[in-house]
Amino acid sequence: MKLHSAIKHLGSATMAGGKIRLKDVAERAGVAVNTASTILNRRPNSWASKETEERVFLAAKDLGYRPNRAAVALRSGRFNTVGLLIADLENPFYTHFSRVFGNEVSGRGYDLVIENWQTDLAREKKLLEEVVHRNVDGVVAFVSDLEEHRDFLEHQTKLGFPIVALAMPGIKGAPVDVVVPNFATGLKEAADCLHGLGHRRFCFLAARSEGQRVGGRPAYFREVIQKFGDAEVEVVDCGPSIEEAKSVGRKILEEKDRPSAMVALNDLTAIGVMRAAKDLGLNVPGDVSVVGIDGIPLCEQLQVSLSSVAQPHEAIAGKAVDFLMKRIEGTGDKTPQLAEFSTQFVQRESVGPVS
Amino acid sequence: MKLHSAIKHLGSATMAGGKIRLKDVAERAGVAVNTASTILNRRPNSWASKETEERVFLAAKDLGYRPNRAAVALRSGRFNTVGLLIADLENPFYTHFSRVFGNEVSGRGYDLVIENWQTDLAREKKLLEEVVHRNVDGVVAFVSDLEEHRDFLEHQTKLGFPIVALAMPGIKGAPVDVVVPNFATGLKEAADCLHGLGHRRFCFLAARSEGQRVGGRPAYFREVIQKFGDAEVEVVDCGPSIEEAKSVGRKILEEKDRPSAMVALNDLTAIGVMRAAKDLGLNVPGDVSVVGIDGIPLCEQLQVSLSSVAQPHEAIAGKAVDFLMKRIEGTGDKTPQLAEFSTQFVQRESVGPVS
DNA sequence: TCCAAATCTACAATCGATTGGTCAATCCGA
DNA sequence: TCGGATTGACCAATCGATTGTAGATTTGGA
Repeated sequence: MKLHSAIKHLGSATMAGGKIRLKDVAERAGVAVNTASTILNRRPNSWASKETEERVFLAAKDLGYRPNRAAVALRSGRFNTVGLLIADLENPFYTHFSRVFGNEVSGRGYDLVIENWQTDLAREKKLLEEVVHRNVDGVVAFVSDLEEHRDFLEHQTKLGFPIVALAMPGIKGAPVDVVVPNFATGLKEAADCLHGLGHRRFCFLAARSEGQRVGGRPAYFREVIQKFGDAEVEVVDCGPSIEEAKSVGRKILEEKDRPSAMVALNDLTAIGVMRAAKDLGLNVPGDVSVVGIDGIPLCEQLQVSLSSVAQPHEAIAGKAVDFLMKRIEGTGDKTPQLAEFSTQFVQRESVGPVS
Repeated sequence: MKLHSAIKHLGSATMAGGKIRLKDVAERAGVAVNTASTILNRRPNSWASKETEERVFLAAKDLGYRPNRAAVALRSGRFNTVGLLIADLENPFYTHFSRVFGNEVSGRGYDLVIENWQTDLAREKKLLEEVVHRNVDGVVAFVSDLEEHRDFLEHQTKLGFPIVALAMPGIKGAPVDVVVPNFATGLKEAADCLHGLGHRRFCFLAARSEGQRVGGRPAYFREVIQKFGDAEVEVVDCGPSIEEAKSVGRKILEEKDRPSAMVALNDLTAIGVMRAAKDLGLNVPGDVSVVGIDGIPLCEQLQVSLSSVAQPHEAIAGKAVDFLMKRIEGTGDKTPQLAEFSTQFVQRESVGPVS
């Protein structure tokens, strides 16, 4: 059965699916595939004559040629894509961060894959271990507890896979580059402000349990408050959702001797607390002052604008991209780096003097 | 120079980078690569003996083997990834949608790439045309104006690339599957409610200009209001950001004979309007009622909870995934399908009787 | 003893782009 | 007209997984 010639002919025709291969471009331009490849990729010793170049570019444009990314990835070992693992796609802090981050990476010619673990610890671990096997060259990941993932991160580092962790303060000897916000500065400012306004009884709403990227926020706040000598803070367990914050906040505010100021784990939960106050007929800040953490853009647009300990989103995102790109390009420092950014308290309507 | 043997030897050693290839697994298990491949992929005629299977699985596990996704993609022509193109990563409507959508696709074994055009028309067109060349098997895209992209969508359909559009009502003869929300139902309910509460002077905040997925919302609302015979609505141009809504809203509310009810293009801009009212010392809903569109989860958590014409997020996302998967798997209908979902008005605190 | 399942191995092609090496054609100047 | 550039074609290998075909080895049963 000598069907070879027939088969060959079919094989060399433009594919049915309409997918344009480099070969097709080369054929149309009347050059060899190597030539086409060399020209389209503008390789250094591009000896090709102007005329040939034009023919190739024209052919590529006419056919609407796009290199097959799977083939390029296989050959080059690069996907030109990075992964971003965030905690919660519905928390404006993370989405705002993602946006800034996305602009950064696309400016460097990379695509972005976003994955979120929906504030679910089990998912976090699973996703972190999966996302490195996606079509990505590197990963930036928010992690709730770096120690939890130390083994995995170490392993990836050994394999040479670039990972940057966005973690909470108090890390040492991390196996990967780490970027952390320093809440000490912002929380100190917040405490000073509130104390100055006469507040003495505080409540900090945060989970002692894991999974929320709490990272010493309550502990540090308590420390600062206790230094005043005349004030006290109660740390209350609370989940990460607005709903939980609302119901837990309500319980606390219903008490006879309720605190005069509430600090929430993040801005989203602070919104829940404000809503709880409203439901009880309490005024913010007249009856209770509320402070959030993160500094999401929404803060100042709320009916009662929310005071917040703001993280420098842009700086953190920028540094994370920087670290990651250095790793991907192999120009990173030998030892893992640590970058810390201070936070800043922004006072808005939700904070006022004790009545 | 007979270096072949030496080179061969180096070549067959486990790679320096630590990347595990199928070959490595096969070697460790003492089987041929075909056998390993067949077993790991659980192919139908998997004649392999239990014992061999175990050896292969064990070897794969020991080495931490993961198939090279570029190679699999090249060979199979599949990335096992879909793209989602949204308008704004910072609008809770889109992120909530993304989350639901993401859960759907990952349930079907696909990864998700999210891209957003940041309510920027030029970016929208560019991204839509780029995203199909990413590492994806198909794309679901929010489009502000389907006509704008008709040529491109038609072309992709011809090429057999699966695209599903999430558009605004009033489409006919679209070249791709389309899912649309029907705002007629929800807006009618909203209008009835407001009219019943005594409102006669309305303002609809929306851009006549493009880029905002307005899709006849103001026109339909005006139509409904005018049917009452005793009411009127002014449609005012306004950009998509909270800030713009706040400043435009402020101008309108400052007027002597301000409208008693404001309907905003979406929930986010409605929040801006409420803030504008607050800044002017006006009460919501005492002095002015406010209605948003989309039905984001945040609505009910605001200090003054926001009434909204809610889209059925889950249903829309589910249908979009459904359409896309059918196209990817080639089981889709020959002709493009259209799915429409009705919306529903949800009354909350931001709406009250005319004072 | 011999055939036939059962269980694999070996070899090769394929996906599409990249890249190095070799070789052919053309043109210019001497 | 010959020699060296210039320009680019052609062949082959590579990335890693998948898949088809052909053959090899064992085992059991008749």
